[in-house]
Amino acid sequence: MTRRKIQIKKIDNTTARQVTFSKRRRGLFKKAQELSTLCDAEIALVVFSATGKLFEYTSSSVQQVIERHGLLSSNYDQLNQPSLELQLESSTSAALSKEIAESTHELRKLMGEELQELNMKELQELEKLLGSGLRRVRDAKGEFFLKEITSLKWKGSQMMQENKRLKQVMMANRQVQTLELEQGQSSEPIGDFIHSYPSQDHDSSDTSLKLGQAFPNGI
Amino acid sequence: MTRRKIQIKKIDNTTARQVTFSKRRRGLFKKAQELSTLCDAEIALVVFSATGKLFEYTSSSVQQVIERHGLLSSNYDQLNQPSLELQLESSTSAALSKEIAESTHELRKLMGEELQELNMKELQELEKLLGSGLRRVRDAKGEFFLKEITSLKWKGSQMMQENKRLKQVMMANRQVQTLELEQGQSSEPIGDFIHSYPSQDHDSSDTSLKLGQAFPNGI
DNA sequence: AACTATTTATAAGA
DNA sequence: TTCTTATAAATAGTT
Repeated sequence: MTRRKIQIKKIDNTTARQVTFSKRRRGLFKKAQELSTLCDAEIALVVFSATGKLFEYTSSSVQQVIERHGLLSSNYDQLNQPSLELQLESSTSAALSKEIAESTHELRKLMGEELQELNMKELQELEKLLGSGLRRVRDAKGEFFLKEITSLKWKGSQMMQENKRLKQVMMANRQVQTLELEQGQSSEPIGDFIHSYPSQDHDSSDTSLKLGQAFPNGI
Repeated sequence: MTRRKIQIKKIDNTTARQVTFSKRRRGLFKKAQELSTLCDAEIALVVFSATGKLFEYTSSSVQQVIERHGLLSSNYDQLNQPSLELQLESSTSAALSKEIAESTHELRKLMGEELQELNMKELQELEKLLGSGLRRVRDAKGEFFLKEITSLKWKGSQMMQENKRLKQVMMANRQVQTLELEQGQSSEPIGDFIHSYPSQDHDSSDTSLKLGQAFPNGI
């Protein structure tokens, strides 16, 4: 807004749009960093250009998190570069350009959803920490995993019970066998096979925990 | 800046800092929205004040995601309000204020980490979609859940095998029993009990899948 | 919350 | 891209 005032609507001319994007992006990031410094605010700013290039700013404490993860930060710079494909975009065929544009669009959509999920989770976390009762918003991905885990645990306890029943039947069989063959001792203890498989108690989740401790790192 | 140029460092005076925060925050959000509109860029901007209040801007396509989730968006406005605790902060005791401040600080740290996780995931997603080979960065949370699921599946298959062994021993017992009592027929079919539990095949994961289909919604 | 003197940001042009 | 510059916009200090 200087040699003339402009309307805030999409700039038609591609070149002019890219120039404006560069200038204004720099201005925006500068303002973000100033606000963060002046007012001790936590800021995260993510910008995708129309060509799918990523730019981001996060205030200091967030950057410290990056630095703490040495391994991550080493990949960070590389990742922050545009992909080779994007760097070469101007020299590719129209078909490939179109393909890349579609990928980019798909990606931006995906990220929008991810960002939204994150925001919801953050709000949920905020409410939890500050003691408010609003917890209805769910993290869809977390819910999916939890469902899977719950389902697997349920299946596990079912099998545990089946094992228990099988062993009871086996014990009964042995007793019947013993009775039929030797005519006596209904209270006789069990045998080698049973000793190699500890008996189950009523709390299947507790048993599941023990199994978990036996394999703390999964696979 | 205007009546005078200022240094970009934290403003000491609390009141002045809050006023500046308000003014500059508005300016920053306006600039973000202008950049998004003018240059067709995707923008996500999240700002936390020093008191833990949340402000955010996300460009149009992201907002569409919000609106698509009708249930989420209805809670959204409520969640976007500061917590009752924060609204009342000025009238609370010094001790409670301190407690809230600590919660807020903890939260902001947490969110910094979450934001970083998200950024890493986004970058990973970007690289995946555009075909680059950089996939070393992992989503810690997703990995945790996957580990849990893998571990549970492993435990499940272990129990499945135990069941199988138990049944084999039972069948053997029955055959021994039958032989001892009646002296014959080793190929006799099994019985009521076995029929109520389908026999296991070698592919325990396949069996696990069947169980999953029996309880598609978990609990 | 409003005002306004200045500083900053930036659109158009080179 | 980068620089220049005329002008619009943002905002620090004040009321």
